[in-house]
Amino acid sequence: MSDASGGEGAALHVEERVQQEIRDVRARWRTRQVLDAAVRLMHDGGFQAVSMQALAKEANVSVGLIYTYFGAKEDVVVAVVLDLVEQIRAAMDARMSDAGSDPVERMVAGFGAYCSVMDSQRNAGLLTYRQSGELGQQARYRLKDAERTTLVPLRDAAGEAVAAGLFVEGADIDLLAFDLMILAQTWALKHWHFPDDYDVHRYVAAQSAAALRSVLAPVAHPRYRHLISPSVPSSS
Amino acid sequence: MSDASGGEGAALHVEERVQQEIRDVRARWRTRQVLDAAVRLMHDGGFQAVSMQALAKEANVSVGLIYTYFGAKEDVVVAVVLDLVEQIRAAMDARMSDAGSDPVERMVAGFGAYCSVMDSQRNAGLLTYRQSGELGQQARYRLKDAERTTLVPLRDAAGEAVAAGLFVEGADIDLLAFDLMILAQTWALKHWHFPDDYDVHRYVAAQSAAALRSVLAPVAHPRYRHLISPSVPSSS
Amino acid sequence: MSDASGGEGAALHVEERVQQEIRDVRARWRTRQVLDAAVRLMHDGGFQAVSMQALAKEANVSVGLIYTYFGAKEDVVVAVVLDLVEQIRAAMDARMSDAGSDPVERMVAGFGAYCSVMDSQRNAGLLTYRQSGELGQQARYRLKDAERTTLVPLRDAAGEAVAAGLFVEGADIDLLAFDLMILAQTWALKHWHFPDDYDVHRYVAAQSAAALRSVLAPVAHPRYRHLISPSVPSSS
Amino acid sequence: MSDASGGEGAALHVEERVQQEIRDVRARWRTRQVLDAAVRLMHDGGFQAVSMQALAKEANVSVGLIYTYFGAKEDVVVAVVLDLVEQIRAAMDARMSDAGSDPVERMVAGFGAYCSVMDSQRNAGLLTYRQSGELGQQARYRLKDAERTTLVPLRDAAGEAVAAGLFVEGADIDLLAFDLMILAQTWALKHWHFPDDYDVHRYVAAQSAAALRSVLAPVAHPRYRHLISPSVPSSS
DNA sequence: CATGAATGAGCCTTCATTCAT
DNA sequence: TATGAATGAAGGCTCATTCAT
Repeated sequence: MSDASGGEGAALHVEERVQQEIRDVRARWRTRQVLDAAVRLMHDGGFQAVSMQALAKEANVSVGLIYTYFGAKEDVVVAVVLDLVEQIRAAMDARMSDAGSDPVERMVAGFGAYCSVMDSQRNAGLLTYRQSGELGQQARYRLKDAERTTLVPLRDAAGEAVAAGLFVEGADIDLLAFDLMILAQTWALKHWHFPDDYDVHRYVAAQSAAALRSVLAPVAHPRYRHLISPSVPSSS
Repeated sequence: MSDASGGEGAALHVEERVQQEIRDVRARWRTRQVLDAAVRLMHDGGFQAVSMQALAKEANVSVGLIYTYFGAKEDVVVAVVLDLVEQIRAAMDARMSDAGSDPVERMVAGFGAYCSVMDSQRNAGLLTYRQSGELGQQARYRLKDAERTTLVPLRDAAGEAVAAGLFVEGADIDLLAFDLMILAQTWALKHWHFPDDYDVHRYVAAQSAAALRSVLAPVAHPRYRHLISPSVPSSS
Repeated sequence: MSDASGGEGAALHVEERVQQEIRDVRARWRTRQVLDAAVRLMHDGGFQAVSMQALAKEANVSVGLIYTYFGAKEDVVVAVVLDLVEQIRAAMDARMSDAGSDPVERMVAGFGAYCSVMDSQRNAGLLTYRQSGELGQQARYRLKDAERTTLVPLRDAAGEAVAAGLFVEGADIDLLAFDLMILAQTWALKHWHFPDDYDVHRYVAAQSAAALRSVLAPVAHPRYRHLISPSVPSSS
Repeated sequence: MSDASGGEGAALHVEERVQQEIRDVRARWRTRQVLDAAVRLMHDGGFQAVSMQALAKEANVSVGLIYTYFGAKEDVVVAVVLDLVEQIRAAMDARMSDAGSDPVERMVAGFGAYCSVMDSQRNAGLLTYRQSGELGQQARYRLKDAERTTLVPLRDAAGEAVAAGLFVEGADIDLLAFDLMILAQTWALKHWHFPDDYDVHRYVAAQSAAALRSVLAPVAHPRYRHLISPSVPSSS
């Protein structure tokens, strides 16, 4: 475009790309700073209990900067939830791959991963439930769509199990996947219902066993005894 | 002001009692006015989206009056939730009595009742989830206690079922009752996950069947075929 | 409406009316408080230079109260201008009546009244010019309409003068009325163009004379010599 | 970087001058860029409605650069107005020269030029009125001085007309020039008072005629019939 | 010269709560 | 009891200005 020598043009081009990259990195860093601060502050009280001023302070940035990276408070909420969903998706992917090819094992691994993330990100988990009402229609739709994507891996595994004849005929795999998702999210919301020594692992084991007993074909029972029999102790 | 005459002492006494009764009735009436208005307004946006001014207007009372009957906004939230819990308790009582003496039937009836109330009181139902974070510790404990009471009828019925040998050995009835409660509440929160033609009755049938298949002893299966077989249609 | 004795009903009715009247009086008092404070503060700097906090302080009321009587900041601006227009209208009415039936005298009296109000309400006068751009379309239309009403008395008097054959044939009375309005408003905005000893009366005399010389029919000149001849001193 | 060679001293000197010139040109170009953008953005809403960020974007420069060429936002406003005044002065100069030596013709030409510029630069014209209040004392004085300079050509022409015996004795030429200036500015501010088909040319003709009728000596009437008689149509 | 990320004071507005009537 | 005018702290958001690169 300029009549400068090729070398210079290329140099400029490179510099521009570098600048762009720097901007990108910084943007990601800032975004994470804010998101992490948000999760930390949401510990007690929903998001509307967190003022942008407080968020800025916790994130060690100025109020104005948050508005540079997120357009409005609502967008921060949405970003937090989408971030959580992404973590869930990643954790499920990883653990389900590790679980090998057995669809039932994979499904249980996915559920376990879901619960683990919810356990470590309780604050963020609450958001999905608490804030949805305060958001605009659009934001609500985005969150719903995101939630739906966390359903897919579980349903897929369940579908494979059905195809492999491991589930009883007529098992409602959509409902199964839905219930598993709900129960995973529930851990973050309602763990106080359980005794203090009840941890997420016992929860996963107990819920997995209950769910499998509901859908596992009789012939498959022996094969998954380790998943359904480990006597889940009464909680109280 | 009154034309009371003679037997002044007695008359006054009577009048006092009458006055007292009037006060009580009025208080209940006012309380209900406010509570109903609150539920109506909470329809879109959590409770913090409803100002006391708006609440007063919707309830056709003055702002000050709300503060006479409820000490603070928080107390209104608590009252709304407690009111919902009371409705749930009443509905479960009624439907479980109607269901006769069979513990399994009673449990399913209780679950159905829970879901029905949540279906008709979606707004209030959301409150339990949405607002809990914004309340003080004390209020939170009161709500948790209240929620726990809705668990009792389900667990009792489940306990009877175990005693009657209707459930598989080692069935975790605490977890069962917990899950039923969660799934009932879930209907209010997440019904948008289901197709439009999916109503609360299908939901109750499908979830009941899934739950029973998980815990019902093999010998009891034939007896409750109507509850577990009604082909639960795939949702979507 | 109630079955109480007529006396009581009437008493209540009266009390209600009294309450209503008290409210009205208070509202007017508050409104004036705020309006006056607004005019005072607008002295230097347009309206957007006045914060609602500062306005509240100057008016000795709370910020919230302003929002009770005016819905938004914009409404305060509009009210200030409408108030000014009302004062202009009233002053013109009064002075034009006093001026008798001669249309030319009436027109000049109206112009003088307009200038007098603008002189005593310079701050408010500036508003019309300064703020219009910051307002919403609707508000802008309301202000324009209001301004147009101040034109009417001048044009009417001019019309009568034409009918009485006092003006030259083909005099553009619309333009005349417009120019008089503009020049009246101009006094508030641009009086700094004139020497310090130039006051509003000299301004009125000079502008009236100039305007009349432009439109007065030759035959009418002698009759209005006192209005057109008083040697308008050069404003160095 | 440069391939300059030999005569190093001289070359550098030349280069320096060239550099300086480049800097100047760039500075003027940048300044104009910003000023034009400012006028464009001020179209709706005063200047305070335009943020420096928006201005930078519209001008295709960075925010910082604006602060390099103008010290503060206020200075941009001042520059815009001074720029407008300069345009007015230039247009008046040009058109008054074209008008020949007749002082009356020159005055009317000057007024027409003033109006034309105000017509094409309505946005900037509003600034003079709208923003003055928001500026510091100093800036205000600078603007007032600038405005006064636009008065001079009109007053000079009027003075010549008096000297030539074209105006009635005792005509207040200061007031005449003042009124012409005001009425020219008024076109930008209040043209909405006129019918849609009323354009700036009709406005100039009508106002010129009215003004001349006020000051023209009877003997001069025939000579300027084309300026005062062209029946000014009633506007409405 | 030029950039634009970053700052933070300050703005308009809302709303829980009080209190004189 | 009941009212609703009044308060004022606090919240979300903007934008003039600075400064490291």
